[in-house]
Amino acid sequence: MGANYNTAGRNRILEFLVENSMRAVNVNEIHDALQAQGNDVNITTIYRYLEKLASEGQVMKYVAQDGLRAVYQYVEKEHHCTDHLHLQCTRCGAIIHLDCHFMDEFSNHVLMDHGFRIQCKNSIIYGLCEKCAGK
Amino acid sequence: MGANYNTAGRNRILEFLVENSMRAVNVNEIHDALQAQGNDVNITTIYRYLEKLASEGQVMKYVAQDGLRAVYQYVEKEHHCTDHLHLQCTRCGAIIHLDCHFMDEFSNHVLMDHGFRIQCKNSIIYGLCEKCAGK
DNA sequence: TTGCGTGCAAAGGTTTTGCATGGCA
DNA sequence: TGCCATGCAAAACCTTTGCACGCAA
Repeated sequence: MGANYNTAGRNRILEFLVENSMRAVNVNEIHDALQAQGNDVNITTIYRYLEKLASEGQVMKYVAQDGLRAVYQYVEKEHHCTDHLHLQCTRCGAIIHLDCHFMDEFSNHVLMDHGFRIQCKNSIIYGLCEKCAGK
Repeated sequence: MGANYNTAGRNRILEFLVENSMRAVNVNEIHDALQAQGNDVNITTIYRYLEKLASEGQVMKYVAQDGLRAVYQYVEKEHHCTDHLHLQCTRCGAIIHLDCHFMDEFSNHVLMDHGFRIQCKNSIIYGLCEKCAGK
């Protein structure tokens, strides 16, 4: 995995991810936000750090619904995000962890009745969250 | 929606999609396959026709698991693919339609317990199909 | 000092667009 | 004939890579 140097840029990136941990953000959002703060961090650096965080399980990496780019979301490692599916609101980007009893039923049904072994990594179900559906 | 002219290129593309309707294919696969048949069709044409078919609901459009490109799958319009989720095998590309009674239970649970209204369009769950899991 | 992190520029790959030409109906 | 479809080239985007320099430990 390699060492993990503590640098100003990385701290800014991680800060932004943590502040926005309820939703998935893309690389440009991060880049623009840091730039607006006057803390410009090269976009290559952002890509590289996100890749590292993703490999360490500190962020989830998905494809945005438009299919045009990747989005990332900070997660506590203890969330065990590889054990449950995720729902993403197409309007506000919020991500909901489907980490409830129903997840087992779902996996089992799919395995038993369809012979399919679900892999939560990268899987994503789109829709509208409560707030956005009300609008 | 516009007219739908009948051309040699479109017929070849549609033929290929129908022949491979059990799995999702990408643009290059189509391009290469037609080229191998000696029926070269410009890749731009393939993109444009697929976009048209997708807008008409004749193909489903997803993002491949690698997140690097789009994949397309032919579907009968009567399949009502906007009403159920889809499972994709990360190994062979096979797509399984989750159009069973369980789909309602799942939607309901997600709506009731998580306040989330599922939208099947573009959603995809990855995993391994029966055949590939056995290997 | 050592090796990781960063910035810059360039390249890679997929997809889109503009424009002139070709072809179906 | 009129409009749609096609091919080509170029552009637009997102993302990755190579390389030299900077910096944390």
